[in-house]
Amino acid sequence: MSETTDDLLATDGRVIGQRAQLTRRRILDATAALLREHGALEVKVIDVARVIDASPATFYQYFSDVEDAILALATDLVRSVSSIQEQFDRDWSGGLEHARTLVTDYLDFWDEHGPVLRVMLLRADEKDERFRQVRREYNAPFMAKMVSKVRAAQSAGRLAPEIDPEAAAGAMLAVMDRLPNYRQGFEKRGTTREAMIETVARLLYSSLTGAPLSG
Amino acid sequence: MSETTDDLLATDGRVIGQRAQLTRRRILDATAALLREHGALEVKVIDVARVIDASPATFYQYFSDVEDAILALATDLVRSVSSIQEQFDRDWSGGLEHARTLVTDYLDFWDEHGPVLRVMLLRADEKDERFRQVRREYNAPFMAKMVSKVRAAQSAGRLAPEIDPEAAAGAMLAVMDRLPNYRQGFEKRGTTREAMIETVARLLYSSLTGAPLSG
DNA sequence: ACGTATTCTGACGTTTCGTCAGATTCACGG
DNA sequence: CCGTGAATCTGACGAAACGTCAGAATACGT
Repeated sequence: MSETTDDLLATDGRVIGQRAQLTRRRILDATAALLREHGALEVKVIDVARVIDASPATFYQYFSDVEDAILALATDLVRSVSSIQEQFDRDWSGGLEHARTLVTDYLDFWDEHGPVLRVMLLRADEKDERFRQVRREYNAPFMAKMVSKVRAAQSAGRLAPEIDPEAAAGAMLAVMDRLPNYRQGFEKRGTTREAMIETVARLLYSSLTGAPLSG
Repeated sequence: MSETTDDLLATDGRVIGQRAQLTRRRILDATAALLREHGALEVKVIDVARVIDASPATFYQYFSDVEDAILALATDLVRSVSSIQEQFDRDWSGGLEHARTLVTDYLDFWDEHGPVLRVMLLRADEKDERFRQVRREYNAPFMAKMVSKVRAAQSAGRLAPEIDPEAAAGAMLAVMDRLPNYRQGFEKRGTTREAMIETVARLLYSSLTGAPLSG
């Protein structure tokens, strides 16, 4: 067994102390802020350095480039997403309540961390292995819980056997990962956040339990 | 009515001739190729220029930056996507056939143009107005057709009135726009392309017509 | 206060950006 | 076939960002 720790490292590999941890954190916060304000394509190392009032060289002590910093931000998110999926552990047979809570939480999460999540998905889709790894950790618990719900519904004869559990779970994840990005467009046409949550909750509920969409 | 043409323009506003159109096209092709090979974050003007064996200044005659070139690529795609949605005009009451064809075509489209589509969605999600405009043109026909199918199913009592037609249509679009990006992961775990198509077709069919997922 | 390890940065060579004046190429009339 | 003007392309350049490193500044234990 190789010795591993979760100590934070500088780019040269050394374990960093308290002062450095603070600097590292300020770099990450500044990166997240710039990512939100401008797009992923125009966050420059020099801008981050300017925001925290440090030399660009300081940035390079902790991250090899902006993408690397975003990867660290995404990695941090994995921890905080895990609490959302607790809703899957409840008994869904009673109705839509848990589905609604789940969708609401997921939407809130996207509202807060959209800029980072978008880059994570883009780079993972573009086959960057590091981001794929993070995406996997991020998706895996959701996928596992949804897949088992689908299988259960299939065993009970409420979902057709032609449905692939992984694909169905992935589809629901797709809905939750993309729909938040359409909120502004929806609202312009009169679809409220609540209507969106209700609809997604029903699609989720139906797809995972086999319940009809007719009411 | 102001005079408008669809002539191609250089960055200085002049209408361009045949030779220039060819150069412009070579720039776009090179950009698309680099986008596929590397990610969106690391396509440089100078790389595009090198590929077509031209000076960087030539690039700037037609596009203000790489993003601008990708926008042009995305705009071109709007034309070719419109043929896919013909499947919506058929009568779906007979079964899954048209849904399957639609999903298959959409997946093929993503396989071919994924790199450009990903940037379009990212930049639109990041609230860039130009990309939002393209995304709207790209989505609008699909949305309209799906919304009307949902409304029809609601009128017939096959879909609950609590379902928001726009949100439901958007959700299905979300599935089709994100699931292609998971194909590689799916296949590693034994979910074939065919199983994915079949599952998405069933979800689509169920969500738009109210048919049960139980088979 | 001193010595040492940690952290930060000024300074610099390199790469890319983005512009412009002038060179090159092309179409066409003579 | 040549000359001419319009269209297109590019060499050259200043500005900006990258990325590295030696040494300066800082914090910390004793």
